[in-house]
Amino acid sequence: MTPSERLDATFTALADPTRRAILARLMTGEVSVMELAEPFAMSQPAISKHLKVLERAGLISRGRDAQRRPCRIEGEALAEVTGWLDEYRKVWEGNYKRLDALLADLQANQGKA
Amino acid sequence: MTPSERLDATFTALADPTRRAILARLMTGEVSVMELAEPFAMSQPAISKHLKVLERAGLISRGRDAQRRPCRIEGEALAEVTGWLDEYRKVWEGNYKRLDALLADLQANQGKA
DNA sequence: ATTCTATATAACCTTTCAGTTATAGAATGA
DNA sequence: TCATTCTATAACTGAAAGGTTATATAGAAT
Repeated sequence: MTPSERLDATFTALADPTRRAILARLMTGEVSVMELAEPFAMSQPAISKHLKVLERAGLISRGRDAQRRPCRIEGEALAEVTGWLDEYRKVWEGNYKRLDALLADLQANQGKA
Repeated sequence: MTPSERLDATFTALADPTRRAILARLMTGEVSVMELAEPFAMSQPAISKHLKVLERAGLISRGRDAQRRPCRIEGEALAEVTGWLDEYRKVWEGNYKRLDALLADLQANQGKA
């Protein structure tokens, strides 16, 4: 996967509320598929599909415990999107500061031009 | 829109390489629709649709300059997703540190158990 | 061996998405 | 007014997303 494809996969994975809820659940530690499916009004295969999307994005990984395939959160993918977002945040915060300075300037000189 | 719906909209908007490229272009300042469309092998209506998705997510806003509708980046939406991501990063970095400590501990006591 | 549990896969359906072309509308300029 | 430029909308298409049920597979337990 190219970096762009990785961002596609990660943002796509995060764009669904069920998948974000799954990640929230996994913050408490490893959870099996059945346990993950339980709180949702959704079939087990649906959850398995969501897990596949999350795994493809590198947001989770799976282990093996007898028949169970416990899921755990994987942070690298989040680090990548966070890095991407930081670029934009820098620019925006930069603009914000420039705007701030402009407004302060206007206020300081009000009526004088 | 609920907070969850806002996250849906923002992550969905960021999940497309064309839209990310548009945002990258907008980092240099305001750009009109035609100017935005130019580098892409894509029709103008396609770009207008992408802009609508970005606008709906609050990632850009539009102005008015004669017939032109210049786009500019809007940072609030990014701030929201960044905040969301930070929660997960905290947990992951926490796990990472715990794992680190565990490994250090194992190494310090190697062969002694 | 058989059966039970946990998970994955297949086949299908419906809705959404990303693109197209053609056209409409809004502001400018001759 | 009429033509030109910039942008938006409508109607369509093909592909992908998100769900379903039914079934297959892997491992455990009886």
